[in-house]
Amino acid sequence: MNGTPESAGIAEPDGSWRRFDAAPLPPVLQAAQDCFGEHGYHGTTIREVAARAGLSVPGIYHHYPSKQALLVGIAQAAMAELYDRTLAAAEEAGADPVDRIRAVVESLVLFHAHRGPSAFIAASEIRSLDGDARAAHIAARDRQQRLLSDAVDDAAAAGRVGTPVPHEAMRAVTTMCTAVAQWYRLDGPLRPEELASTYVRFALDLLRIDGAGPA
Amino acid sequence: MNGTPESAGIAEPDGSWRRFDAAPLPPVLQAAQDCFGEHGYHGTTIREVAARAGLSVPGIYHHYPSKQALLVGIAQAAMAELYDRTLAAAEEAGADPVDRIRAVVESLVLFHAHRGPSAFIAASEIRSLDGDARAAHIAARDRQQRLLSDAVDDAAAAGRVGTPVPHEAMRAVTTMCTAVAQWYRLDGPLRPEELASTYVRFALDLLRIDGAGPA
Amino acid sequence: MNGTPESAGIAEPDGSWRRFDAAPLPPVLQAAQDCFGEHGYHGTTIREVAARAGLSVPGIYHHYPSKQALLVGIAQAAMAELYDRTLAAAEEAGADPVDRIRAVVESLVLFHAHRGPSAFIAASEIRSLDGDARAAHIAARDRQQRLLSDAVDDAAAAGRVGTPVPHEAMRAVTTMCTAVAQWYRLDGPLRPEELASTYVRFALDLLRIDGAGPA
Amino acid sequence: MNGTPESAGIAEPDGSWRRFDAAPLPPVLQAAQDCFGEHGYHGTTIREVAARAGLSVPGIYHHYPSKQALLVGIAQAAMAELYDRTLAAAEEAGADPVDRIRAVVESLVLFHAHRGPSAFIAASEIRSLDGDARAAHIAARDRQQRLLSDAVDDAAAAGRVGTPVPHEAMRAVTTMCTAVAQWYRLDGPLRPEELASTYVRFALDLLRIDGAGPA
DNA sequence: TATGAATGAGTCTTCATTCAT
DNA sequence: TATGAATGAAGACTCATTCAT
Repeated sequence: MNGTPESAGIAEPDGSWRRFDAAPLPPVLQAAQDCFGEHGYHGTTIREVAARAGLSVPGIYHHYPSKQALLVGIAQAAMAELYDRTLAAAEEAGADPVDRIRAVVESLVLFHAHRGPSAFIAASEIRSLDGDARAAHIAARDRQQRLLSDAVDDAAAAGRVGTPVPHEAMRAVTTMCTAVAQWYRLDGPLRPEELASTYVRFALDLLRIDGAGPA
Repeated sequence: MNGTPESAGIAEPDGSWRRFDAAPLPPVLQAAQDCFGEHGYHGTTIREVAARAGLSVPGIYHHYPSKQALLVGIAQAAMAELYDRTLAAAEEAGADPVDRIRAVVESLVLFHAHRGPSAFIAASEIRSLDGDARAAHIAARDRQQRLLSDAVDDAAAAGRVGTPVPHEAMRAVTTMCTAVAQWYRLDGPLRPEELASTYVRFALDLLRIDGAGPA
Repeated sequence: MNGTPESAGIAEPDGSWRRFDAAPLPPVLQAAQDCFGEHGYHGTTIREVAARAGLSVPGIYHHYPSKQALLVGIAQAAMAELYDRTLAAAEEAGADPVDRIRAVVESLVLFHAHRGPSAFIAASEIRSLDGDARAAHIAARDRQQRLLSDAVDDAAAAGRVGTPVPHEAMRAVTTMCTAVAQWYRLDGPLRPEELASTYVRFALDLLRIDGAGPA
Repeated sequence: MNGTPESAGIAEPDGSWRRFDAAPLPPVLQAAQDCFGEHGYHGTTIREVAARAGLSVPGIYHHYPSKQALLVGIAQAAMAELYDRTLAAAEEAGADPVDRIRAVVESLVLFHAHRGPSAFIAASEIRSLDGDARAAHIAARDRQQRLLSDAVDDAAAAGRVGTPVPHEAMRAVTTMCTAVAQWYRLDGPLRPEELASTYVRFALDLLRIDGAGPA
C-alpha cells in the first residue's frame, strides 16, 4: 500500500498520520538536507555535506553514488512520507468529502510544519533533479495534489462548496499550506496542531464551505 | 516618493499601479532572470546568461561587475517596483482599512502575475545574496509586508475582521498571493485582473471580513 | 633557536652553516621556484607550475591553497634558511667584530651561490606578496640585514673600520653579496667557497679594515 | 655617435653627462614605468597605465601598438641614455685607464641614482621582453658592461690593479653600482654627486688601485 | 584621441568524483 | 569507511586588444 520504497508504513488506520518523530532521515541525507536548505543544491558542495555528516568525502560516496542521489533521496522520502500520511488521513476521514478536505488540509499542514526542511527542498529543487528523477517527482507531486483536488471536486459535486471558483480556491489552499514550510518554526510559539486546525478553518472559509457538515 | 533609486515613478495617484508594460529590465538582467528562474542562481553560469543575452562573457562584465550584481539588480528592481505599486494602491484606497486590504491584495496579485519570474527569484534566492545585499533585501521585504499587516491591524482595530487569528490569516493571504508567481502563466486562460479580484474575495473570506463595507 | 617554523636545524655550532645539500624544497615549491625565476610571479601560470611538478592543476591546490601560498612558501623558506645560517655563522665567529663580518659575508655569499633561485625570488618578488606576507617578509629582511650592520657598527666602534662612511660601505657589501644570486652558476668555473673568500676580501677592502686582526 | 634612435645627444665633450633633468620620458612611458616599477610588467594592466597617464585605453594604443612596446620603449631609452652618458664620461676621461674607471663608475652611480626606476625595470624585466627585443637588450647590456671591463682590463695591463681577481672585482663593482637603483631615493639625505664619489672610492679600494694616479 | 561596447583567449580556482591504502 | 592524493571539467572573472562613433 506504500507509495514508494522509502515509505515507512504510516498508513495504518489509527490516526498515526498525525504523529511525527524527529529525524526520519539517515544521517547523510539529514546532513545534505541541512546544506541544501541553507545554500541550495547547486550552492552546496559534497565537502560541506561530508563535514556536516562527520564523514570523509569518500565516506559519502560509500553510502550514495552521487550528489544527485542525495537530492533524489531527500525528495523521494519527502514525497513518499507526505503521500502516505495524507492518504491515510483521507482514508480515515471516511466518505464525507468535506471531512476528507478537513483531513487532507490537516495532514498537509502537520507535515509542512514538522518536515519543513524536507518539504522546502522537495518543492524548491525540482529543477535540480535530473531527467528521470524529475519526471518521477512531478508525477508524485501530481498524485499528491489529486488527494485534495479530488476531495474538493467531490464536495463541489455534492453542492457543498460555495465559491464559484473551487479550482482556484483549491490551489490557493494548497499553496498556503505548502508555504508553511517556508516560515514555520517548530520551536516557535505555535503548536503544529493549532496551526493545522487554524488552516482547516481558513480552507473551509476560502472554499465557502459550511462548516456544519452535511445536511 | 519613491521607495528606492530603482523605482520608476509609479506612485502617481491615477491607478497607474494597475498598468504593466512588458520587460522593465535591461536586457542583461532579463537574460539573467530567465536563467536564474530556470536553474537557480548557483545553477546558472555566466556563459548561459551571456548566450541568452546575445553577448560574450566579457560583454556581461562590461555592464555588471559580477554575477552577484546581476542577482542584486534583479532583486532590487523587483522589490522596488512591488513596493512602489503597492504603496500607490494603498494610498489611492483612502482611509477605509478594508479598502486598503482590497487594494494591497489586488496589487500583490497583479504584480506576481505580471512579474512572476522577478518575484520568484527575489523570493527564492535571498539565501544567495551576499551579506549587505541580503540585509537590504530583508529590510525591503519587511517594509513591503507591513503594507498589508498594517491594513489588517487597522481593520481589526475597527472591528471589521471576523477571524480570531488575524495575524495568521494575514500570513496565509500573503503566502497565497506570492505563490501566484510560482504557477501563474500570463499566456494561460486567466487574466491577471480576474485572478486579482478572485484573490481579493479569498482574502476577505479568509479574514472573515464582511465585504459590504463599513456600516 | 630557529628563526622561523621553517628553519631546519642549522644552528649547531659546528660549521654546518657552510654545508649545503641540494633542493631543500618540496617538489611543488621547487617547480614554482623554477617558474617564478624564469617568468616572474605574475608571468607564471599555475598550469606551468603543475606541468613542471608533474601534477595536474588541482594537484597543486591539493598541496597549496593558492598561487600566492607558493610564493609565500618560497620566500619564507629562503629567509628562514638564510637567517639561520647567517646567525650560526655570526655566533660561531665569536667576540671579534671583524671575525663576525667575515663570517656573515662568507655566509651571505655561500647562501646566494647555493640558493640563487630562492634568494632571487625572495628579493625580486616582494612586491608580489600580499599585505601580511609582505610585512612579514620585510621584517625578516630587516632582521637579516641587522646581522651585518651590527657587526659593522661594532667594528667601527672598536676603531677597526677605516672608511669614513661605514654605513654606505655596508650597504655596498650587502648588495654585491645578494647580487651573486643574479649571475652566479653552480655549474660554472667558480666554487662557492672560492667566491666567498674572494668577497670577504672585497668586503674588508671596501670597509678599509686591516685584515691582520685586532692588534 | 648615438647608441640607439632614442639617444638624446648627450655625448658632447663638456661634462654634460653629469647633468640630469627630470622626466626624459614621454608621459605614457612615464606612466608605464611607474606601474611596471610597482607591480612588474606582468602585474600591470593597460588600464592602470591608462589611468595613471590620464588617458583612455584606446588612447594608449594610439601612441604605442602594444603593452610590449611600452616595455621596449622604457628599456631602450634607459639603455641608450646610460650608454651615451657612460661613453661620454669615458671619452672625456682621456687616456689614463684609472681615470676612465673613475669616470665610468661615477657615471654609473649618477645614472642609477637619477634614473632608478628606469634602470630597475631595464634590469629586472629583461625576461619579459619578447625575442628580438630581448636579444637587442642583452647586446646593449653587454656593450654597456664592456665600458667598465675594458677600462679595468687596461688598468690591469698597465699594472695598476692590485687585486688578483680583477674580473670578479669588476663584477662586484658593477653590481653594487646598479643596485643603487634599488634603494636610493632622490629625496633622501644623500646627493647623487656625494654617492658617486663615495662609490668611486669603493671601486678603487675593491680593485686595490692606488688612488694617487699613474707613477 | 575620448568613449563605450565588445571579445578570444586565458587566469586562478573549485567541484564532483575516483582510487590506492 | 577514513585518509590522502589526484584529476577532467568547468566556473567566475580578467586581460590585451579592437572597432564604431
